[in-house]
Amino acid sequence: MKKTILIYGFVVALLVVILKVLEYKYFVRNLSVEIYIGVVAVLFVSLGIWLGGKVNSGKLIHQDKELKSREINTEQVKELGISKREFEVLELISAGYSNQEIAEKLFISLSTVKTHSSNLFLKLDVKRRTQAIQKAKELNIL
Amino acid sequence: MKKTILIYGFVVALLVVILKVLEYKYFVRNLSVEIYIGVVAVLFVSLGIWLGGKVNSGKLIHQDKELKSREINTEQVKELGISKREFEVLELISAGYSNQEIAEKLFISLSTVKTHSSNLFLKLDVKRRTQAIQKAKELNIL
DNA sequence: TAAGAAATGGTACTAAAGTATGATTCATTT
DNA sequence: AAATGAATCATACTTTAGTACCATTTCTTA
Repeated sequence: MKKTILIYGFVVALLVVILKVLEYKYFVRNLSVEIYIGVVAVLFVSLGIWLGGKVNSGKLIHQDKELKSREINTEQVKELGISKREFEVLELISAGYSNQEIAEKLFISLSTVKTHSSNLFLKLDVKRRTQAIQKAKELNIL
Repeated sequence: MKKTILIYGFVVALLVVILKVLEYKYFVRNLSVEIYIGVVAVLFVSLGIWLGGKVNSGKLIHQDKELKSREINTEQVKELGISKREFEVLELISAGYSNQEIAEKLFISLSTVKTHSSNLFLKLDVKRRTQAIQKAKELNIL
């Protein structure tokens, strides 16, 4: 950002110099005022567009998106009353694993996985694992 | 976008008029050249930033992000040999719908939905719908 | 027009997923 | 110490999902 400001100052100074030169030529050669105005307009509008692009895309948009999503995460999980184990199951479900595979990964029985996922669906207020994935992403907990 | 261009033209015209007026005053009252240049610079840079914001956020950035993902999208789908109907089923699967619900939404039988999803899984090289969702997002086709 | 892909549907079967209920263990909290 | 919540597991059952095969009907394209 500091770099942008420096470059901005430099470019403005440069343009002022260019303007001065043009100003001088105007008096000497009596150039058409329209051309003069046109050049000035194009130069400054270009500068503005470039500046606007730097400022808008580089800062505002990005930071907003990434900060918010990570904060809501853990809070939402607690609010919904989702336990650690249930959350782990949720992660594996959304990674595409079957209940049996999840059981093996977590070293628990298929029964337990079903219990966890069933409770999870209640807390997420969904009926299927695919809905759970969808909702979890909507709620930013995945 | 047409509106933006119209407004742009209008504002430029307006500024030209303002410049003319200033030009006139300059000859009459012999204003300082520096002030004149400053006013011109500020006006056009402002216009440029405003324009830049419009153009960049409205077009370039968005279209870039959306066009790219949309292009890879359709190309990938074609490369995998996924048909329109299969893709529709994929979308509904990832939205969390059951096969029965998908059948109702597309006005086809449960049988057909199963056929489509089964073929889809072959093409995506997955075994389950949750894996299909995962892979589809990895491949940027969803 | 004939060949082939796409879409549709049926039957039958297997495999997962999901629900309901009850029970045990363990750690934490009151 | 008693109560509570989390994690574990089992059994039994219902519902979805998924596979395999086969068949018919559009479309599209060579």
